[in-house]
Amino acid sequence: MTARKQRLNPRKQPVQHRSKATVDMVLVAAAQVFEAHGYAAGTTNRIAERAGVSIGTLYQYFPSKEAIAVALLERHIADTDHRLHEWVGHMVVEQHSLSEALHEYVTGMLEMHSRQPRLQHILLEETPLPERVHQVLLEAERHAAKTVAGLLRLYPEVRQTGLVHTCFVVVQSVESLTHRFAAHPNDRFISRTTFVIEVVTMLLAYLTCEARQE
Amino acid sequence: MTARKQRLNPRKQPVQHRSKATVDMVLVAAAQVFEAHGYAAGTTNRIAERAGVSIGTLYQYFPSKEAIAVALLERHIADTDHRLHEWVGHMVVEQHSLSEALHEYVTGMLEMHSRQPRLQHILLEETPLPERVHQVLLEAERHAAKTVAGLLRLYPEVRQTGLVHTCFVVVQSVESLTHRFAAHPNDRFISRTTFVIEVVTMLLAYLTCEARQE
Amino acid sequence: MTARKQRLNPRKQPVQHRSKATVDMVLVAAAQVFEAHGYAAGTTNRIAERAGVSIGTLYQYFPSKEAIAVALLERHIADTDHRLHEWVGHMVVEQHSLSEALHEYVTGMLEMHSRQPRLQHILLEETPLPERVHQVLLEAERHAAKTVAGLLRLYPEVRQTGLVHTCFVVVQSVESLTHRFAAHPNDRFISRTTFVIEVVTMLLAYLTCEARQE
Amino acid sequence: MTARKQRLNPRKQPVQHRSKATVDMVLVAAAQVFEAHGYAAGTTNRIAERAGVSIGTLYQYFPSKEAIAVALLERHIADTDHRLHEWVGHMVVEQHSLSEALHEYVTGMLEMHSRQPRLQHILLEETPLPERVHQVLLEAERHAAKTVAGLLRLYPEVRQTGLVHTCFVVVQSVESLTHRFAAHPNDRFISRTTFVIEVVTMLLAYLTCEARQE
DNA sequence: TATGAATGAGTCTTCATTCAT
DNA sequence: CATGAATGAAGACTCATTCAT
Repeated sequence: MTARKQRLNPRKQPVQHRSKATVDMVLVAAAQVFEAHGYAAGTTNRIAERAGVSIGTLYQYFPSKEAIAVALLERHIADTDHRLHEWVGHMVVEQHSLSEALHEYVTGMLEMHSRQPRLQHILLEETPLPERVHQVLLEAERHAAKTVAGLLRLYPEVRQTGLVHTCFVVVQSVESLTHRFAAHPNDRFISRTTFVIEVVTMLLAYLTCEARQE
Repeated sequence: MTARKQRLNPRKQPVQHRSKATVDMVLVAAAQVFEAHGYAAGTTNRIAERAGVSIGTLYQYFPSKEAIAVALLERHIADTDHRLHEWVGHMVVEQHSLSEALHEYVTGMLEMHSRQPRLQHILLEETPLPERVHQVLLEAERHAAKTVAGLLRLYPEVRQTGLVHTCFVVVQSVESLTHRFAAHPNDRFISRTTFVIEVVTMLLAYLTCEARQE
Repeated sequence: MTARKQRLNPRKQPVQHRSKATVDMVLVAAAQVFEAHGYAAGTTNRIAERAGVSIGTLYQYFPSKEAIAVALLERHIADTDHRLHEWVGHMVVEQHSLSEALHEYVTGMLEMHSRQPRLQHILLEETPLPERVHQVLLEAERHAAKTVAGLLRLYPEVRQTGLVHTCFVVVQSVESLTHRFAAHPNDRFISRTTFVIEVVTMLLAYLTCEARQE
Repeated sequence: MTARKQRLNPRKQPVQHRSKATVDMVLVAAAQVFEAHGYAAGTTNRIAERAGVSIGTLYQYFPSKEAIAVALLERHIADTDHRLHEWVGHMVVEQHSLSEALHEYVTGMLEMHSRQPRLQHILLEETPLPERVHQVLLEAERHAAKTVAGLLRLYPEVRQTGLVHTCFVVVQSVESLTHRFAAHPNDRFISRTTFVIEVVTMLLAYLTCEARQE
C-alpha cells in the first residue's frame, strides 16, 4: 500500500504530551509485529492489540504507520550509537588488546542483531522512508566510523593511513556480516564461534597490514 | 464463485507453451516494479502494465504473485552462480595475481548489485518464500564458498588452513558489502574506487595473514 | 501483502460486540440479494450496499461470504423448526380435525416458502456448505419427522404402523411440493387453493389408508 | 457473474452445421462439470477440456455459457418426456396393476435423478434462464400431467373427478420427492426401497380415495 | 483523552469471451 | 473450421485511517 489515500488534512501532531509509557508500549509492540510479519503485513491493528491499546489511541500518538517505523528506526540508530560508545569507553578504560577489542565489538553487534534479526532490514528496505531519515542514517554511519577510528588510533599496531576510510569499511563489514549471520539462524554453514573468530581475524589482518595493495 | 480455486491445488501448469518472450517481459517488469516499490506494494497489475500485457496474460504464465518472486529469485541465483564461474574460469586461464583476481571479483559483484540494488533483499527478506527456495539459496551459498576456495587454493600466498570457512566469510563479505554499497548510491562517504580498493585490501590481508588470532 | 491472511486460520471472532442491528440488516440484505441473484452472483458488495453499510463493516461481522450463507441457513432452519412447533402446539390445544391440521400445516409451509422461494434451495444447493451444517440440516429433518409423528399419533384415524417413516415422507412431501409451487409463481397450472386442497387430500389418504400396498 | 460483459455484436449463430458429435461431447462434458462444480464454478474452459475440444471450438457451437445450460435443460426435458411416454406405452401393453405401474414410475424417476442429482436443480435454480425456456418447462409439466392422466384413466379404481389436477400433483410429487431423495445420498433416514414403497402407497391412496376433503 | 465501529480504496485473482493464426 | 493466447471487467477480501461517543 505505498500510497493509501491520505484521508484529509495533515494530521495535527500531539507531539508534546506523549505519555512516555504508551509510546514505548506501541514501539515495542511494533518492533515485535514488524519482526514477525514484515512491514506491509504488520497491521496497525495488530500493533495496537499487542501494545494493549486501542487503534484510536495509537493514532493519538503516531500520525501514521510510517511514523511508527521512523520512530523505531531512530530508536535503533540511537541504540547502536549508544552501544558503540559504551564499547569505546569500556575499551579505553580496560586496556584490552586490539584482538580482544574487536572480538567484543563483533560479539556485541551480533547480539544486537540476533534479538530482532529482520527488523533492521525491514525498516531499511521495506519501509518507504522520508529523505530526512536517510540523512540521519548516513550521518550515524559516518559518526560510527569516526568513533571507531578514534578508538583504533590508540593502538600502535593499527595502520594509521586513511584510518577513517578503513574504519568505514570495518563498520560496514561488521554491520552487514553480523546482520546476515543473525538473519538466517537455520542455515548455518559455520558455527557462531567460528564466525566471530573469522571476522575478527579478517578485521585484524585488515587493520594491521603493512600497505594497501596496488 | 461457488468454488474459488483452492490455493494449494497444484495448478495445472501452463505446460511448455510459455512464450519465452512473454515470460521474460513479465519477469523484467516484475524486477523493475519490485525494485521500485518493494514486494508488497509491487502490485501484479503494475507488473502486467509495465510488461505490456494484460493481467490475465500474466496469470496465464504465473499462478500467483509469489510464483513471480520465486522465478525472479531463481534467476538471480543462477545469474550469480554463472558470474562466479565465469570469473573463476577467467582467472584460471589468465593467471592474474591474487590482488587482481579479488579486484575483479569485487567489481563484478558490485556491478551486479548496482543494477538492481534492492531486488535481492526484497526477494530474500520481504517475500514469504517456500522452504524449497531457501534450501536452494543456502546450497548456492555453500557452493559459492567452495568454488571460490577452489580458485584460491591455486595461489600459494593464500593461507590454506580452514580455507573453506575463510572463503565462506569472503563470499559473505563481498555479497553484503557490495550490496550495501550499491543500495545507497547517494550516501557515499567514500568513492566507488576507494571502496573497492579497501575491500580488496581487507580480503587480501585476511587471506594471506600468517595465523589466526587467539 | 506479504502475508495475506491464511484462509484456514480460525479468524478472530468479532466477539460479542456484534451490534445485533447491523448483523440483522446484513442478513436481511443477504437474503434478498441471494434470492434475487443466486449465491454466486450475489456479491458481498451488493449485500453491503443493500444493507446500507460499507463492505468493510460487513466483513467486521462475517469472516467470509460463506459465513453469511451459513448464518442465513441456520436462521432458516430455526425458523422452520419454530413454525413447526407452533403448529403442533396450536393443534394440540385447539383440537382441530386431522384435515384441518394438515390444511394449516401445508398453508403455513407454503406461506413460508412464498416469502423467499429461491433462498432455501440456493443455500442448500448452490452454497458449498461445511459438513457441520449438513449434519444440522439432516438432524432438523429427522426432528421434524418425529415432531409431526408426535402430533399425528393423537389422531385415531391415522394408521400407526411405521408412523415415523410415514411422517418422514409427509414432511418431505410438504417441504418439496410447497417449495416447488412457491418457486414458480407465474407458471400456475392450478390455483393456490386447489393446490393446497389436493395436497391435503393426498396426505389425508396416505395417513389413513388401511394397509400399505405389496 | 450474472452479466459478464457482452463483448460485441450478437454472435453469429453457426446453427446448421453443428457437428452432432462435437455438440454431444460438449453437452455431456457440461453435464458432468455442472454436476460436479455447480453452474457458476463450472467454467467453460473446464467443459471444453473435458469434452476434449478447444475453448474456441466450444464457442463455435454455443454462443455463450448460458446457451449450453439451455441446451442441457432442453435435453433433460426431452429425456424426461421420452421416459414418461415409454412408461405409459409399456403399461398399456403389459396390463400391470396400478400399484405396479406406480412402482415402476417412481423407480424410473428415482433412477433418472440419481444419475445426476444436482444437475436439474442447477439448471433450474442457478442458471438465469430466458423466459422462453421457462415456458417450455411449464408446458412440459402440463403435458406430463396429461400423459399420466391418460394412462390412469384406464384404471377403474382411480377416482376420475379432477383427474388432471390430481395427476399434476402426482407428477410434482414424484419429481420433487425423487429428486430430493437422490440429492442427499448420505443423509438417508430411510432406505431406498422403503422410500419407494412409501411414495407408491401415498400415491395409491391419493388416487383411489373416495372423495376429497374440504 | 481513549475507544473501536465504520469506511472504502485498492489488492490479488478468476473466467467468459474474442480473434489472429 | 479449429486453436488457445490474450483480454479485462468484476469479485472476495484487507487494512490504514477517521470520528462520534
